[in-house]
Amino acid sequence: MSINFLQGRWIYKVRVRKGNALDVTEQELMKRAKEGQQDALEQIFRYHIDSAIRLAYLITRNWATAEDAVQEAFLQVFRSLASFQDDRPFKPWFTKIVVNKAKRTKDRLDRGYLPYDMEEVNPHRIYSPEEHALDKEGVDALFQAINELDDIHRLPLLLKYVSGLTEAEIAETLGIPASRVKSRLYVARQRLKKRTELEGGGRDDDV
DNA sequence: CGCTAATGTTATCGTCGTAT
DNA sequence: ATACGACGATAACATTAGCG
Repeated sequence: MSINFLQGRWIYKVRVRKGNALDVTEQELMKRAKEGQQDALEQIFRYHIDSAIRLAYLITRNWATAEDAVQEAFLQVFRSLASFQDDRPFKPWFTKIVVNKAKRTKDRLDRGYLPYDMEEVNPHRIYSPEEHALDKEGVDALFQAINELDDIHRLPLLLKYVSGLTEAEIAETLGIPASRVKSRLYVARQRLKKRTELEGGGRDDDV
């Protein structure tokens, strides 16, 4: 079976055509993908790629390796198509794969197997609609504060506000009870609020 | 407008680390 | 050994948003 649209730097070709709304459900597209319709899978990828890269970046803190992690995640999706249950939502399943790939990549970064450039220029700096509501300085300060959270509290926050997962989907993605997700989100928000208040002189940033 | 699901907040309890 | 505080998990309740 050919996977030519996944080869080379396809990821960039997909990105420039981003933003297409899906006109059929993801379950339907996954069903078609399982039947061998590559354009169905590509349509799903195109729909999710930006949020996937942003999520991977916020885990790895490195754009180049975020891209690698997402590309690996897409390959993993392709390899695992057969194991995907048709009645399950695609996004939590896919997000779980992205998180795992990004974590693995981050481990390699932390161990020094990969170069770590915190000052790199972001080649994918596309603010989400929410980000447009804030000035760049505010967004950077917010991401800085998020980055300083521990993984336990940061991940649920990223999955909710970057990937747009519901609490139930986050629970499924992370394999923890929904009540724990709720608690971690609350604690994370409290810490962010505290930090942004400290840094912003009491400015009331909504999270 | 009322119902329901999703989300946010709070109180309480358990666990773990640390100081004495 | 134990008292204490910090922190996280859980459950219950409150609030909000979406929908018919």
